[in-house]
Amino acid sequence: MGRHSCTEKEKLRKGLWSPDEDEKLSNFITRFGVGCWSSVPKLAGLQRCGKSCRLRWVNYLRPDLKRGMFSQEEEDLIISLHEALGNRWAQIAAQLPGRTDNEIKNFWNSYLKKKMIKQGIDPTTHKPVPKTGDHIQQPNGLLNLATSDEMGQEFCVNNMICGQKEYDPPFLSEYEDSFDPNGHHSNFVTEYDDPNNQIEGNPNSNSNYGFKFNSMPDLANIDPGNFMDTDFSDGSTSRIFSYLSSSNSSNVSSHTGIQTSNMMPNSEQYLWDFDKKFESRFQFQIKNEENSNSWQEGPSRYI
DNA sequence: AAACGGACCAACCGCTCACAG
DNA sequence: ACTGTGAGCGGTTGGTCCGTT
Repeated sequence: MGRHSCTEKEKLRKGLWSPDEDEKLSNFITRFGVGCWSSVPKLAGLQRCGKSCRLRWVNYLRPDLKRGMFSQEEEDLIISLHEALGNRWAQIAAQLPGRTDNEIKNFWNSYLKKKMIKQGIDPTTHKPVPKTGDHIQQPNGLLNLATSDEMGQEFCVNNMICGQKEYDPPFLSEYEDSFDPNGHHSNFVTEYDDPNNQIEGNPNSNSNYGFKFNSMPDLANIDPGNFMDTDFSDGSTSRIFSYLSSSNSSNVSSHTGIQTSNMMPNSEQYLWDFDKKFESRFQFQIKNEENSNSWQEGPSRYI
């Protein structure tokens, strides 16, 4: 597509890296540091393209990589971050020291996604799979309810059959309104595109655009005791708020692409307010019931 | 023991963005 | 303002491993 693959230029190696190649690359980077990747293969004596070298270093050779199984804390954090950020693996990885975006992406696709589906949670929206009687937001913004006729019908997320529709009370509309068009919740993250908001201490950040958490602790600052006490198992939509309440928030992020800030002067107070609001609104009013009899496949958002 | 299928993960591909010329 | 290039990101692929038949 106009752009040639880097292996087309010359006869370059592809596929798995040999220990010898690893050693050459590792020695070179250790000695000279990370610079211009396109010149690394030549200087390091490798028959690879720069892109391939960069990937190998970032995902495998970097000395600060953690490796091994993901801990429960990491697993919970990934779920929370994914809920807020979506498939922004690099930004998620930035909050998990020693983990790479590729590793997290693979972990998500091979394990976490399936686990959530099994628990009846839509891995895209992080909400319970809709059941008959739920509000189902159509692309045109109208809300529909699954009807009794539709009970038992298969429910699909991303063309995957995830379950069957059945009745369950809908969520509150106000909460739903807080989602941006990307499906991110504005109570969790704030999008910015502001020159004054450039991430401090992140030399790799050449963009002023991104997300910052309204309050989000770094994994390194988590008190494991508190964290473990936090129950995320119900797929609660206020998971992040539970998380916030259980640890001291910090500004964090020396190594990340995500800036966190204490925009909320008192996270716990905010949490309490939010939960109260959420709770009181959870006794809903069903709106737009006359649109209750259509079911559409495709990218619906469920509340 | 061999064949098969699913899970996992390393690596590739194509795209976007930033920046220098 | 435009163009070319490199870096980085996310989606996808394909090889390997392992359990099951």
